[in-house]
Amino acid sequence: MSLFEVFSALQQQLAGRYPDFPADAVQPERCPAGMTGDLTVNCFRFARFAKLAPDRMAAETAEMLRAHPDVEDAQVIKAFVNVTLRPAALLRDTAAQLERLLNAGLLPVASRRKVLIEYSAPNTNKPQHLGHVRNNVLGMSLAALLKRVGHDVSEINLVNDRGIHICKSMLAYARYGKGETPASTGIKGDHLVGNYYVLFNKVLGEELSAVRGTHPEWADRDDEALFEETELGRAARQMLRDWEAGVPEVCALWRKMNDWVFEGFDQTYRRIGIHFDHTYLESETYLLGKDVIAAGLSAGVFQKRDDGAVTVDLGKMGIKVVLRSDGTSVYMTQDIGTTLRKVEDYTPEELIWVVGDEQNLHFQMLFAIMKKLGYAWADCCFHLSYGMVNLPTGKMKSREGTVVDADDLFDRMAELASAACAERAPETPAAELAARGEIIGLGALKFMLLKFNPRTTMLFDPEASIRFEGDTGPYVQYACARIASIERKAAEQKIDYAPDKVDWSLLGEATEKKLAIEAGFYGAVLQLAAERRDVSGLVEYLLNLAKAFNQFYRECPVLVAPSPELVRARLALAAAVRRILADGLATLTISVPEVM
RNA sequence: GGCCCGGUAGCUCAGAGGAUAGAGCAGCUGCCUUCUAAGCAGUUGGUCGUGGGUUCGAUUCCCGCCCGGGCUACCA
Repeated sequence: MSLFEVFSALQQQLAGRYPDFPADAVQPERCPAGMTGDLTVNCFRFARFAKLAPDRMAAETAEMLRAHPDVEDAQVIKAFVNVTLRPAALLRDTAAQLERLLNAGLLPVASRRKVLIEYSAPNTNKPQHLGHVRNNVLGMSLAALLKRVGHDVSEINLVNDRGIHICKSMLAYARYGKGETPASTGIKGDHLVGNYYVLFNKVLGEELSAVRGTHPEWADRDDEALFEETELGRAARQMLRDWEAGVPEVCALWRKMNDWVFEGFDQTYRRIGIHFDHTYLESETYLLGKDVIAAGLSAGVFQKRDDGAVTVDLGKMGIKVVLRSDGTSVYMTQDIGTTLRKVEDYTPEELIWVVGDEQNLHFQMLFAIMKKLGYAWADCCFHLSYGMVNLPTGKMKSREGTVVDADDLFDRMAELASAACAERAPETPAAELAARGEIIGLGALKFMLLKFNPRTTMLFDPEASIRFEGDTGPYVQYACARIASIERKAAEQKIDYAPDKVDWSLLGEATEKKLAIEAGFYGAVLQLAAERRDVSGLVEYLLNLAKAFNQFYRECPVLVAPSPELVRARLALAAAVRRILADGLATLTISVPEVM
């Protein structure tokens, strides 16, 4: 059902005339720049349902449209019908009914679902970097979008807090830490632990070189293969065994260092605006899944191999081991177990995992296994797969220290933004500058990360990416701030521009109509983005709406418009646009400063 | 080798069976005594990797090839 009365009417007429005409065939689009018209109907798309040649369909459609009182003109070009609406009708169906427009994004109650989304999933051996930030921002914005269209969404984190990589930083700290703490050094906990992870790898590198020197015959073996040939590697492996055996000193060290990291993560999450409904710890879930394997084995879903390993035949994807020959679990076992735990805890109708694309196959396999095990929700699992973030210098590698640290990046963005604010408004108090810098800087970063299609391997060029002009978050925030400023002045002048006090038919300028039309697409954009589980369409839309506003702002003075009636009408239009822009940004988890 | 993803303007990226392929940045030209110039307007720049096929119509769909990335563990 179109927002526009004309097109709903057209849909009904066509459906009445042609029995096979689909319910949502009429989809008005924006009329391309340079063409005369406000909206356009592409008759190529539905001519076949009426069994008409496209040009005949267009002629008939145009005729119907011309007969409607809302239509000023309808021109046929090929099989497109370009429709010019009377301003009163155009505005009546869009900006004049702001609440309806904002609610157009909501799904019918029957299609709202209980959704569980898992993202972030950091390791507790190092601080988060830009790659994690992309994950976090994708996860939190998708959660916000799904909530925005009416779903019941729970956000969860699954922290990888155990394993050999955790023991690496623990071991380095135990040997070289001299008892230092975040408090004694003033270093944020996750960074302090991360420093020891880097130190471990440095020392390990030296030992590996030494081993290679004394054993030339191992030259072709990689670091992984030589890990246990080093003293440090063996010690780390022993530490993992001790941890699993519950050796008190090891467990105490593990607990202490994890607490430091969690404190650091909390700060980072708070700053970016994430709140998880629950955080699962791998140390508490890694043994899950084994019982399911046993059940699946007796049900014939899994097979026991001669060597004792349990496998599952996934056809084209191959044979996957789900239990080692020694009876211990692999990653897949754990993921099966934690998935079942999540379903038990939340009874979701849909499950989403935000995880990098290197795990595409893993998730295809996981979902296939769930389906084989007969779970009804197995068809409602979705892996939101995203590409890596590369730097101009190449890939980011934690071990080699070539990462863009999340906290540093936030600082840098906020500093640059507040410096830009200070330049524009030097009188502003420092605290206010800092607050604005935080909103604008973080907004710019989030917006930049969300502008890309998740699957693309994106390039982060610090010089080029840290910008506040052009296709950026601040561009959209700036449009909001401009409108807010106009609204403040209107309030001072006590101008009443409540929608019912406004003569909307006065808004007939090209930029006014274009702005109202763009605003009218908001609900459809939200729904499409939610359906695709991809917010990048919303990002694109907000840029277009902000751009349409800036053009309007240039060409149509609001407060100094020729007549008081026009002032009110333009004010009401601008105010409606600000609500939409702010709503859209909020759906991307980006806030808006009052002043820029 | 097999599977998956990508190759669109100098750069970073949109688009998608339909009307002349878009945006931002970079380059060049204009616009602040006018509601905030983080802005607006104009302009330069493209055989949409390549060869076939399907179609009234392909950059978009299908097949082959080339290039880049990922995955292909009893790692997580």
